[in-house]
Amino acid sequence: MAKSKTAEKLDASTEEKIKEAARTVFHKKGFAATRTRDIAEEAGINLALLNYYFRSKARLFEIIMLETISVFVQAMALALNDEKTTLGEKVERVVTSYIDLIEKEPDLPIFMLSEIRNNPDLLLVKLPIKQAIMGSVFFRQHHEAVTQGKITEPSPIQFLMNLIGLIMFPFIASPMLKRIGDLKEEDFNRLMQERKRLIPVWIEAMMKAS
Amino acid sequence: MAKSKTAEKLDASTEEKIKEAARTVFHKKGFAATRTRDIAEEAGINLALLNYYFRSKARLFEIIMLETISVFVQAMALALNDEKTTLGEKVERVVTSYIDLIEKEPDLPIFMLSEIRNNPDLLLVKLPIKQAIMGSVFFRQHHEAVTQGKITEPSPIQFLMNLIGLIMFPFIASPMLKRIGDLKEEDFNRLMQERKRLIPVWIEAMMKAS
DNA sequence: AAATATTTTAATCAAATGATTAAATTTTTC
DNA sequence: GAAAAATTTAATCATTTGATTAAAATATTT
Repeated sequence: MAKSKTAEKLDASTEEKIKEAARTVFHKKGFAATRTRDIAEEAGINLALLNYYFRSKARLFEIIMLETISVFVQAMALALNDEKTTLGEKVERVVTSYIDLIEKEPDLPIFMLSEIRNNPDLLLVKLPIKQAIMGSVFFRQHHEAVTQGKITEPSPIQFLMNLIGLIMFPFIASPMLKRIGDLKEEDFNRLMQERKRLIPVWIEAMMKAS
Repeated sequence: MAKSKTAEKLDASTEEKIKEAARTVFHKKGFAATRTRDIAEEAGINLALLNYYFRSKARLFEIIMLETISVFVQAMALALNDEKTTLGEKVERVVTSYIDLIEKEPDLPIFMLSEIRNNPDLLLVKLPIKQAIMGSVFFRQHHEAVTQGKITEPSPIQFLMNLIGLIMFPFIASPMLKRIGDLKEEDFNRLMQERKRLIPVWIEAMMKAS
């Protein structure tokens, strides 16, 4: 009732509690499979309160989604735009920070990619993702390395696909991989930790091979 | 009404038409976001008929899902169990056949991986996926190559993650990649076709690098 | 502490959706 | 070609689910 005039005065902890619960449930089940009642229960509040704070499931989802993508892009953009690091160091940083991030929140990659597929325009138009990556120091350095013959594969998009794919795919496919390889949670995590060291080595070898 | 006694006599084309429509809609939207009415409309039949043939949305889904996973595993298992091909040739075949398959049905990977995540037990227990891959000729050859020092990375699971990830990830992330790289559908497809040649080269370089 | 503003909830609504039923239509059998 | 079986449909039910409302509870102000 007092929302529109005084949004800034509302207890932030309740609003944050709902958002936190929404993040958890949305990330785990995706938009379509999520019930607003699940979020309310997870947050320990009544269903009506959720709509009081966020008007609708769709609006709450959009807020969570934009924050989630933002975290992802930010982590990438920061590493890729450091003037002080070399190309190889950038790869190492991206690999390490993403593997640590995703190990803490394993649902993140498949959540993001599924929901982006369902609604690419809504979610990607709003973020300056293209500029943040294609205009980065990283891509300038990549281009220089190609010019100097240090890298034989000239497409930066191929580079990006390989880097992100090698990082994220195992997490996306983890239920299947655990089954195939008969891996416990800890076995799987050990493999992911090993990949922090391996992926930079692999990437370097790949980019000189084609 | 006459279903249970004479299932084998039902017109296969109608049943198949419904399954075909279900495949299309489920693959595109996933289980939770799919409405049985969407499937009926796609198939050009009435909603009740869908339940007459398949009893429920869940049962229809399970049939589609098992077939879909089966296609995937089969394609992999066939290539990996050929006694006549070398390790490198197997990689080439897997890469080529999967890229062609997925280019025809781009929703396949993310559909499979999302739904497996939602219900790993139901879907993976029923298929002898572990045995089909871990007991394959491919893995014997991989082990031999490691023993002979031709491959320095000893874990076949890391090998598998890299191979499948390099193939499937770009399709999973395609909406985002198209946006980042400013790629039209045809640009993207061209990159995927290039990867038929590139991935085997990359894989070889990687496996000798670590 | 009374008055006012803010926060929270229980109860309810309306639309969407999975499923059923009984009757109509078409096909097959004899 | 009449009877029986199989197929298809329109209409309807029951549950789920997103959203609203009006009132109760709590906090804040004066």
